[in-house]
Amino acid sequence: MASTDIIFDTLRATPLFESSSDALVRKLLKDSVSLKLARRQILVLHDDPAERFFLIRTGWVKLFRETLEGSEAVIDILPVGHFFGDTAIFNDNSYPFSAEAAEPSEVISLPLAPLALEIEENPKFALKMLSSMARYRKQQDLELEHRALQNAPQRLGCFLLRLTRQDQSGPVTIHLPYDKTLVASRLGMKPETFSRALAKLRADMALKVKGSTIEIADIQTLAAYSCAACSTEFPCKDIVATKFA
Amino acid sequence: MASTDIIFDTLRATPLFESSSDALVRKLLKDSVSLKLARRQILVLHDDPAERFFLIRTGWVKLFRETLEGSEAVIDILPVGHFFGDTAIFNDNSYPFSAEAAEPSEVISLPLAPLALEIEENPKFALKMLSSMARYRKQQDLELEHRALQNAPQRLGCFLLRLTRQDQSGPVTIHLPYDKTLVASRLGMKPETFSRALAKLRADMALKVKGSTIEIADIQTLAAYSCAACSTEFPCKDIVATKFA
DNA sequence: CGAGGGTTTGAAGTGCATCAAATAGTGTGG
DNA sequence: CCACACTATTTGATGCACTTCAAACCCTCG
Repeated sequence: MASTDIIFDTLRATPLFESSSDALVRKLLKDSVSLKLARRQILVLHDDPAERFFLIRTGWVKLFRETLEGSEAVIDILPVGHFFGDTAIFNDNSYPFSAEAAEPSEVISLPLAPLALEIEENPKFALKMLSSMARYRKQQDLELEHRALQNAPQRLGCFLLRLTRQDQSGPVTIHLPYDKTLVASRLGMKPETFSRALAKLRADMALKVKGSTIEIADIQTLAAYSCAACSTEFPCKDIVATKFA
Repeated sequence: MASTDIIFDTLRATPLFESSSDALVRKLLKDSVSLKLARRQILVLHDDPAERFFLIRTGWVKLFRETLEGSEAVIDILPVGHFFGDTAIFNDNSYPFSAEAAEPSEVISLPLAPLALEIEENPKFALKMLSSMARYRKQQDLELEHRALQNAPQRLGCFLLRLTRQDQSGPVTIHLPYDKTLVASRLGMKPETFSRALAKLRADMALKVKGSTIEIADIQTLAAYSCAACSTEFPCKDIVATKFA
């Protein structure tokens, strides 16, 4: 079946599974389902019993938690190629967050059970899992730091920088990967604050903004401003999940 | 040697090593050093090359990062029985934070290299490592949520609650585990804010405060106040690292 | 007893949130 | 291709929470 082939290739192309046993990939595949999600469609709920995990094929998925009173904290917004829900294995088989499609998306739903087996039996796989977990941990530590030490415009600047190839200097043009309201929530601020932060960068850092297209006059200048309140020195790419990992 | 015996027992009593190979414990032991740290003594520096990891035997160790400008973000304050520095394995062998003794402490310094080996060779051990990592991840997610959704008095209330056995109701007396300034930084607030937050809880929640001894009139009342802005329902013990884990 | 750090208190400032309203954009049916 | 409806984004005015700065207090320990 064509769709199965695609899933197979997608899995195999993923670092996590590139060195895992064929048996595992086959088992996952046999019980895989591809799901189309409408924008805002909810996929899993915080604390729900978890039997499946997910791989994003197209679109973006927002992970979040919310209180009884309705305020929500965005944990992460994941791009194509990323997994989520896999950590439920270590969480009494329940999801540690809710997940919804940030825009029309396609995800592959995979059974959790074979994962647990593979971890116990294939040290290489466990190691992969460990390093992906460690990468995530590092990222969260950084996020916590950003929230503590950077103000809104700096956080935004930092976010923009991570959308660029940070090795170049001159002017660079980027596109926001999803809408501004969502970027705002990803950065832990209100849309209004986001808008004002962007306005400030436009004024002070010579940014040109047109819709969701942004031209940064000089990366180094922006970095000097944003990274002043960060413990990591500037070229800090790869730390954050924006591309296929 | 007596000291070696103590270290051996300490290691073996630790969940992480209870099921690891004797070979590993022996290797770790052979190259172990016990260190006494004065209050504020720095043990490792962020980004330093890492060849060792540490187990806390007495005292408290503060993990933090700081910017060039001198502001610092406290990542965690670890109690007796906790490890740190082990994740350097997954971080190009460099520490992802700085660490200093929050008060006079004793730590055991252990070589990192045998750990890496054991992870590859002992699936059980890798699994332990994974679940400890997952626990940490969950904790960090919660921390991020707290910072986003709870105000200062609520965060403090939540912190106090986690120092109690949350199953009881009546009045409970607790002691702050380290000084107020440090608790403040752990909760991401200034000492002044901490002081005012405590004053507010004293007034609104019928807390009695005498130095670092605090009597909570009623746990449920405090929980209703603090946990309103949290996605986790009340008895939320075990989530946070305050006791031996 | 006196020095020094930890803690509290007061006064003032800052940054972000909130509320409200205007404006820009997007997709739809006609 | 246009007008409408709906949503996203911006802008202004105001409020609140936490920080900052300054000073007093207090507690411990030599």
